[in-house]
Amino acid sequence: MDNLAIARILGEIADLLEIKNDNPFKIRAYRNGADIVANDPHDMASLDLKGLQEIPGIGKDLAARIREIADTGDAAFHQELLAEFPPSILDLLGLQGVGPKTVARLYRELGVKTLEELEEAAKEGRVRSMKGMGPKKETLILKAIDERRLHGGRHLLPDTHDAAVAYVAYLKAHAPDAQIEAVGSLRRGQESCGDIDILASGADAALMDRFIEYKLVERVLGQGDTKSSVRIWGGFQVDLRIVSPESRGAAMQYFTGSKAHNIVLRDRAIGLGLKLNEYGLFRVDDESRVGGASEQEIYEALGLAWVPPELREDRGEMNAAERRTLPTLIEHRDLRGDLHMHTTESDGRHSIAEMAQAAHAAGLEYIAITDHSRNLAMANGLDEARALAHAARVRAEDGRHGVRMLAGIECDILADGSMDLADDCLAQLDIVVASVHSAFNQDRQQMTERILRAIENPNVDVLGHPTGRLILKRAPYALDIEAIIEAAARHHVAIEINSQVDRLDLNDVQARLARDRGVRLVISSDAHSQAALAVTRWGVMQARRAWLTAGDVINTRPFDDFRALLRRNLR
DNA sequence: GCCGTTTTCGGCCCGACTGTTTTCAGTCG
Repeated sequence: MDNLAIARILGEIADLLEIKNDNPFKIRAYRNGADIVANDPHDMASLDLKGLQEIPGIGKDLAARIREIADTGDAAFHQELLAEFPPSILDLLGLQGVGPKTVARLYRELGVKTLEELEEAAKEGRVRSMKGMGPKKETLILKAIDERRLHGGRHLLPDTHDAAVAYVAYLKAHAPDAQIEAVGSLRRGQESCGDIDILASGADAALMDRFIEYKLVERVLGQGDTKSSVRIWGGFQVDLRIVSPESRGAAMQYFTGSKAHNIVLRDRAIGLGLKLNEYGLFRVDDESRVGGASEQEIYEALGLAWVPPELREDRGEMNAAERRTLPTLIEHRDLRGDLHMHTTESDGRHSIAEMAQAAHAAGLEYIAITDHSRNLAMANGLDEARALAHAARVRAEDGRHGVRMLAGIECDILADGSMDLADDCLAQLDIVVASVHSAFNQDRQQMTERILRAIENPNVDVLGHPTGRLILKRAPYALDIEAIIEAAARHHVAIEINSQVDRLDLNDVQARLARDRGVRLVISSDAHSQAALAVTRWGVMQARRAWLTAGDVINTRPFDDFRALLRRNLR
């Protein structure tokens, strides 16, 4: 059982307890436990009861449940709950406007167990027969079911960003004096976002009318003086909150989240005799205002350094903010090189010279050309002869376009862990990025040993997109990432944060673990065209979420320094 | 269910909006 499988069961227990109307704090404990397990880079199944209980948020009972799930594949408690409710009703929970209370009543009073049965009941007007339900609620449920089928919910960070930027620009045009910006998970740089949160201060209520008139609005979900929600084309839900300027910082803090970060922050406020909400920070005794116009004001009043949004996940940032030891996070302009890109020689759209020119225009000092190797036939991968000839052409272009160039390859790690190209070929190149592009379905042990073998090959300098996940599309392959990270550290293999918008691989938690274990990281575009070089901004965002400084990422170094740090050049 | 030099018991974050209601429960973020 891997962490995600364990987390899924804990999360289902939380959902089922919620439908059962159980103790809300018990529900929170399970939900919190699921989050912890899902995000912890360590393999939970390998920890004993004592080790599990050392994790904050995991107590005696949750530790026992986790062990039970790891040992037997499930928890008896989970099975007991499932005996009370059919598992299919969990699908209903995700519907807009349908919560646990409604799900429980739909099941008890109407016998509704599935989306299809709910749709039928709503169409036949049976839902309105329930107390507190009416025709409007039925219509809303039917729309929610349609939208679920259409959109599925979440979006990639860059797509969310683009939609938000356009919406904010539209609002600013109608309220030029107001402060308007996107907050929420987008501001934290989370890899996928469920919705867009926009905050406006210094705007009058008329902005709400402009908000719902936006050309892409498909449906108004709710409208009030200070808060409105719409669904726009593309399946995004967008919320606008309007606050007064004196509350701007408090609202930014509040709506940027994360929820976990905010709970800890509020708890801290309570401990100081203060109350924090989206309007400001107040004394509990006389309700006087302590602050709220800026985020800095709030964090300082709570004895904390201002926390960059990317770190607000309750992963140790409070402690570091209190001790004033928050890292100076890497910024996009810190990148001097890009070490993973393709040309027309394999599946790229532009030539060596064109990629070099675009890199120079983007302000880079050096790049590596890393086309695919033979095994990736559909990408016209290179065999040894073509790889060496290609390398000669790269070296001939070196320095002619304003950037230094390394002749490299993205070499497939074959199913048995051997490299796709012969060692004497790889040894003649300047840099080798090793990646898995095939046999994704190997079991955990096979896949781990396969990648470990690649790391042990002295010609491998960088491990490319290490987990193979595609965000919102494909789960990472089964893999002991901790073992991979430790081996990479031991063998001085750098690990990539691949900036492709649907990869961002390593993810934030894994990249942080890698840094902690002494691995050198690189941030690369994996660009297949000139324009795609720009995606490194998302890789940098992920690196910031991993607490990385410029010093942790070796392609921030000047060319000669960087080159000396490549494994093949280490003495 | 978790947590704790104020506590091993009694806490646990907070407010807006909707639909169906005459004061509120449910949902959401």
